[in-house]
Amino acid sequence: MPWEKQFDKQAALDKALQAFWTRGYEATSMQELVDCTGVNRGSLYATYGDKRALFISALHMYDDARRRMLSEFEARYPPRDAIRRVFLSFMTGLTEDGSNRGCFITNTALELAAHDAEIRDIVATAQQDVEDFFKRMVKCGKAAGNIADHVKPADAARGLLASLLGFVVLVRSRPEPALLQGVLSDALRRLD
Amino acid sequence: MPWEKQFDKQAALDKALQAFWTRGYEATSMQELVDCTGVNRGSLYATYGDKRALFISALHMYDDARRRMLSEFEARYPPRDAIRRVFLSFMTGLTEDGSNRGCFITNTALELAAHDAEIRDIVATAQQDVEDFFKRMVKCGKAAGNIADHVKPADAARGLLASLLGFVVLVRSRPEPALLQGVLSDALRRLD
DNA sequence: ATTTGTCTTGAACAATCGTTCTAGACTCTC
DNA sequence: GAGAGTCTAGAACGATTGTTCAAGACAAAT
Repeated sequence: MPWEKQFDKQAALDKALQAFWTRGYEATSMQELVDCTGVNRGSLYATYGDKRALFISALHMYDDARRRMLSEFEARYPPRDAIRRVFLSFMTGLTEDGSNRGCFITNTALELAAHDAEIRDIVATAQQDVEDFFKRMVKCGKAAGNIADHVKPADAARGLLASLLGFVVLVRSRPEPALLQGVLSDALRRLD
Repeated sequence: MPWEKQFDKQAALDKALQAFWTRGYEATSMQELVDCTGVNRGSLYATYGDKRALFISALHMYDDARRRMLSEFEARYPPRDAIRRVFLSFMTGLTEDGSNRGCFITNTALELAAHDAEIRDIVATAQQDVEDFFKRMVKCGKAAGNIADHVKPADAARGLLASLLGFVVLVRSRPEPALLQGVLSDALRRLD
């Protein structure tokens, strides 16, 4: 029974995730992944498979974190605040180190979803999941009384999803705080 | 004064645009561009410069078409309808040949804008231009009486821009007509 | 008809791509 | 300590990347 793996699989995968998130799939070479993970070429292939498989693993890791985030927001905050915090969560990466990476899933949606069925499924499921989250929050907010009665949860949820996707596009391409704040305010105005 | 160019520069550039639009910058090789334009490697370089310069030329060509489209909508249609038609214009490529390419500028926003200042400027200007278009349309619609009085043009325009960007993300990643129609209806509900 | 100068052509460039393979290093079991 | 088996290390694979170059093809000017 010889020898465990010498590197932290999760930590290495997270490093790879950061690289893919920052530069995208095509623009990130295996050499860069070897460098940034600190894991040798052979070990990378032995552990995760080829580049595409490594990317999908990273995408799943990101998606799991997203799922946990939504659960936490749903449990901790009143519905309207939970919705607002989802938007804000994509702005935090903005000030951390100056790099504007936006949402990894949305970046992937535009780069790969159109040509890769498996990736499209992951992206679509994540988007649907966010939409469902919004729908639950709107319903819940209406019950609590701080979201207007005339708002239809299903319609508002779809609209909020689109606003969120547009928001993360702007985070990556035009990260001006005033613009992002304006978009967020207008998106939430839907609930009044 | 010897010899004009033997191929149609505009036609070749349009072919290149289609390729970049479909697959993105990194995933489109010079070999593919040679094949799909029908123009020889050397001529491609002599005419447009390197790959990045060719891409930027294609981006400008697309951006000019977008600008003409907005002008036409602004001249021909009542404001609310003009706004709606901007959204719909990104759905047409959907049914034409089944390929869902979305918006070339938005695809580029996520792939390259974060790491290339010149491209970021083109993208940002285009986004600003659409926002300004929306603002004019909202103002105009309020004056005409078919957009509600309480709507603030600047805020609504930013919100519409985000909704549009989200819309085109969905066109490329989850092109279900019902979903897109729902997003569009909800975006326009802002104006009631 | 020769010259002139741009255009086209396709081979060729070095560099990098994703991937594989062969040694050697190491930890465990017997 | 010998053997077994998985891990690491880095060279090496052929293919493809973006780009350049030298030679030939062509239309206009002399």
